[in-house]
Amino acid sequence: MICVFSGRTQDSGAVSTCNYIARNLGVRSGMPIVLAKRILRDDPSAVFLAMDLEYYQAVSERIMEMIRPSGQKFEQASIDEAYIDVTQNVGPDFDVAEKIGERIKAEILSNEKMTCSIGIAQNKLMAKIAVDAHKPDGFTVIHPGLEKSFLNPMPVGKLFGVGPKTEEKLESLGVHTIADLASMDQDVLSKSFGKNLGPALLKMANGIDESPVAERKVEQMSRIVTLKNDAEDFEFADVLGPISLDLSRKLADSKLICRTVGVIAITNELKIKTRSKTSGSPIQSKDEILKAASGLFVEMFTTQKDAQQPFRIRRVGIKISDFENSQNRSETLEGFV
DNA sequence: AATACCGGCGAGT
DNA sequence: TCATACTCGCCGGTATT
Repeated sequence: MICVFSGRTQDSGAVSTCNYIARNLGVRSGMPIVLAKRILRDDPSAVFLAMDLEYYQAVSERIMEMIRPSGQKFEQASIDEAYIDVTQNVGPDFDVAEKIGERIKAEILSNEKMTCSIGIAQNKLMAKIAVDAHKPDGFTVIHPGLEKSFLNPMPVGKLFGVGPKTEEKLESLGVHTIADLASMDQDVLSKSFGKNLGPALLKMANGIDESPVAERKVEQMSRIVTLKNDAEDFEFADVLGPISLDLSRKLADSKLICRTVGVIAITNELKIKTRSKTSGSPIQSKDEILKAASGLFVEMFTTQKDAQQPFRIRRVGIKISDFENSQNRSETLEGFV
């Protein structure tokens, strides 16, 4: 089990992820560590390790750089997932794509001693469906023309972006399988899920995804911590100082400035509260971030008092966004001086 | 009427 | 005393122009 220990008590915190042996015994991501330990109390082989995000990030970067040249376009989708567009290497069949996939698996195994799962299909949506079909160490190909027969019997929750809430809403409309969804009326879906998501659901159910494989820019950075105890207030400098410093360093490392600072509070009832503010001038330093965040928390507390719904805070965080290249900025400024 | 901003929510690793 | 740390994206409301 890979755990995030929140530091409140010995075992407070959550399981971030776990291996397939533990999953088969009922351990899940997000589960309280205490619960996982209860499930595995008679299992001497169970190991609980603290998450080391920086280490995973470093391994991830090595692997991403290694596999990036495997196709024409590359898109890192998360710390452990990427899409590679190999359209130009591939004829009507996927023989060549399969060769590329096998080579990627072999490279990762020999260089990092890790297995991975590969999914090959006509678009990103179907590639994701494919890769999810066989894990771990899987290799799944959905040949052109077979998309719908692959999708049809699956529960709608298998679609990327359809989580518990959306699934529940679909169930209430009598939609269980992806085939059910594909036969729905677009207007009905639009009414329930909005102008964008409604039609998008229908397209997904039919295996249609036109989105290109494209590099992603970092759009936000955030840091969040758990307070030692739930409280109505907290020491800004003590709690926000270190995470402000962290964020300012990350900004500097990527040669960025930001224009928007936001704060996040998670209450004792696990409700999420946010405040954010976009500044006219660039924000870069630890002190600028800390000052902006402190102001936002003050505002959150005062508006909350007026609402006479007192809450206590469990976790607090800072989020920065609206990035610009700091290099370009200083050059532009010099031009004015 | 379009656009920008804001807070909440949902989803994913 | 059960409930992490991140990231991305959409929705609807309101402010701004």
